[in-house]
Amino acid sequence: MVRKTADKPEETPEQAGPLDRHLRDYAGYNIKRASNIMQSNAAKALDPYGLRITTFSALCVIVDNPDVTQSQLAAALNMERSNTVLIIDSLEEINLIGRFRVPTDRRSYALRATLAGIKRRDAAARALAKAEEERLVNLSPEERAQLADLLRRIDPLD
Amino acid sequence: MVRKTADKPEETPEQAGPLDRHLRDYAGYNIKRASNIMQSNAAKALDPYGLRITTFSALCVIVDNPDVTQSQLAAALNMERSNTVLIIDSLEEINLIGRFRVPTDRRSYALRATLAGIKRRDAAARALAKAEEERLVNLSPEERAQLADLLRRIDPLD
DNA sequence: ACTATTAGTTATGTTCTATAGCTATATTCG
DNA sequence: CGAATATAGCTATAGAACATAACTAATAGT
Repeated sequence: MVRKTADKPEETPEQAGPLDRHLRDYAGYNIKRASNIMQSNAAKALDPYGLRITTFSALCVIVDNPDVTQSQLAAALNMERSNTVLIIDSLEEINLIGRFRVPTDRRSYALRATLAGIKRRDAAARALAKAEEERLVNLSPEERAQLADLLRRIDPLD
Repeated sequence: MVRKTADKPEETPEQAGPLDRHLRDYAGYNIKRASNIMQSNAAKALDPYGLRITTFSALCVIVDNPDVTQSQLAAALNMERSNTVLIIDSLEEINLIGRFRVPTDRRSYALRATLAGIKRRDAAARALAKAEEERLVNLSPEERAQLADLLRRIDPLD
């Protein structure tokens, strides 16, 4: 491809500052950057336990809510029902949870964690808490609570 | 596949509350949920301008920093150099930016927005600001500033 | 000059997310 | 009751963001 040449390096940018200074005015930009960091951090922490972020999240909900259905799980995690299927499949394949038929509604499954699932969740949860801790050293407990509060006012949650 | 049946619906969960109550203790979980909302919101706002979030972000940086290189752009947006290539390609294809050879370093390109690129950025930026505004109605200006501050202490940025 | 580094590129793979359509079962309501 | 409608789970597929490895060309270091 033919490329033109920048004959003169032009004037230096009017106002100095970081290259992304304009973008930093967007809450979404700041949230996304922080999210990326927390996500890759979490993924690394969970990897030794054979869990991804989505499978860990699902496992967590199932451990804490025995007999939850896939639809309830999808709603709780704000994801599409179709996307829960493979997540549940992979948790079931490694015997961390089981699908059980519900006599009163044969369309749905009651999801239950196995003993191994509970143990795996507990261990992974501790590792994740520790990994987050390292990332949040700059925030006091009050600030962390405030961050959670501000974020929940963006995401109505319930 | 053979499925067992849940003979007894078991006891109701010990402590009540949302199904994801355990997960809400993780900053990463709260950030991710808020991030998903802001991202899909931003994507919808930018779509009419033919921009995705990543192309808009890149365009923004290029408009504000004429003659920035792809490596600088990648560093500013915290992304891999390899992933900037297709983003820059697509911005160039629709004539919003141009790649210009740098006489002093023939390895790199100086990226510059075209007039159309500047106009497109400005229009998209306004639409995005408006869309974010609607999502952040529950946060006062002070709270938005505080959120940005807290997030930047997670992401060291510079 | 020889080596190491940098800029851009290509190819590839994973993960997350979203949509449409399907089957089986439940529910609603005329 | 029976027909229409809704729900639960599943399949297939696609887009987008993100990451890694390996390559070429050009530059910088020694």
